[in-house]
Amino acid sequence: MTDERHPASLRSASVRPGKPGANPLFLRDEELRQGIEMLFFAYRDFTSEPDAILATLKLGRAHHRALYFIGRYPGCTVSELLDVLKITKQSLSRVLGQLVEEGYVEQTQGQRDRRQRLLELTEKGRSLERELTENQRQRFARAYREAGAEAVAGFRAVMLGMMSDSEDRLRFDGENGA
Amino acid sequence: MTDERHPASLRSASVRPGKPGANPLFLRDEELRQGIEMLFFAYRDFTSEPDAILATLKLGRAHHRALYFIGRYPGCTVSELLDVLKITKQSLSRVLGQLVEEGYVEQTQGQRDRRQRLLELTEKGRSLERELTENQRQRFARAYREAGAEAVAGFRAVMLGMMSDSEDRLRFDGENGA
DNA sequence: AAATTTACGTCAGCATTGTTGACATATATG
DNA sequence: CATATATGTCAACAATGCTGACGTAAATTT
Repeated sequence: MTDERHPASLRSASVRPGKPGANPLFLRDEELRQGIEMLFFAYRDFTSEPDAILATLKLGRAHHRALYFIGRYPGCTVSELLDVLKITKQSLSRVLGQLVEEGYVEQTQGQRDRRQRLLELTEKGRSLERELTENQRQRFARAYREAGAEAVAGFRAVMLGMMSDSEDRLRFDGENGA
Repeated sequence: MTDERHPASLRSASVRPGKPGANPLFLRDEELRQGIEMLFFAYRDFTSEPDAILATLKLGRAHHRALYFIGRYPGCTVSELLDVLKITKQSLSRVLGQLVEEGYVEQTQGQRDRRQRLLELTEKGRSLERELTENQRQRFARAYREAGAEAVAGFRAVMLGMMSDSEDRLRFDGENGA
């Protein structure tokens, strides 16, 4: 290291975040910025290990998302998946096409409405989804365990408040959380 | 809607997440999956408005990240920024090059080590960063206000637990949080 | 003083994943 | 029968990651 500072140098004396100064809003600003940064770091790390597994299969994060939600809502339609992911049908179509072609996902015609393609994971798909998501589950399990039940409730409340769409919030509106 | 179900149809009776069944781990699994999904939805919405602003300027999310952290740590080096973002120097170089060329960021030679390029926002850069981040700050402000101080502490504890790198956790280790 | 390492940059190519726009087909609905 | 809906497809483009190779200046080590 040429730099005499510690690796975590951005925290150290020579470089300080922001300008405390005489700003009366500093505490609030600092608190909000820490929230922004925590979300960034947490999400970055949350996705990194599944991404590494996916890369060995020549798949990407978008494939994980599709696998995840199809596994979560077996028999869901393409429209419903689009609504969850909030991407264009062309983007999803590409990803879904690959997953079907490689045998991770099966499509069956809707009985109620035969225009619909109902989506389900194959055994191969379930297996991959489990492998990918297991890492994220464990990350949450550890974080939840270390933080405690009260913290989990707080986390959930903040996350709900971050969502734009009340439809999305409703997915979690049970008295549950456990 | 051809589909007789409510728009939030993935929650309704016809399609249910998972298979409760006789699995004794169901509650835990459900709790962890809700965490995964909340993080996904929150992050998706957290980034969407800044992304829309960036698009009008022919910039992307990566530019926002760079602007954000340069604004946060004025005078930081390229290496430090790489360490925070955890991307390759080639990826950052492209983004940083554009930001410098378009007058959002200035580079000055390090005094201690003249190989270093110390990064700072110009007034134009500060202005854009403020505009982009303001949306995210307000989102946090609202979520924090609605959830309450105790929830914020819980949120922070869970987020810290999600991070892989203890160096990152140390960025938040003050007795603060406010 | 010479050798090596470090900080940073550059060029080239490639993959993933998002976008827009246009067009097609089958099915459902009024 | 007309129209709307669910889905798919082709094409092109942009942002943002990646790898690999190579280069230069400054600091550090031997």
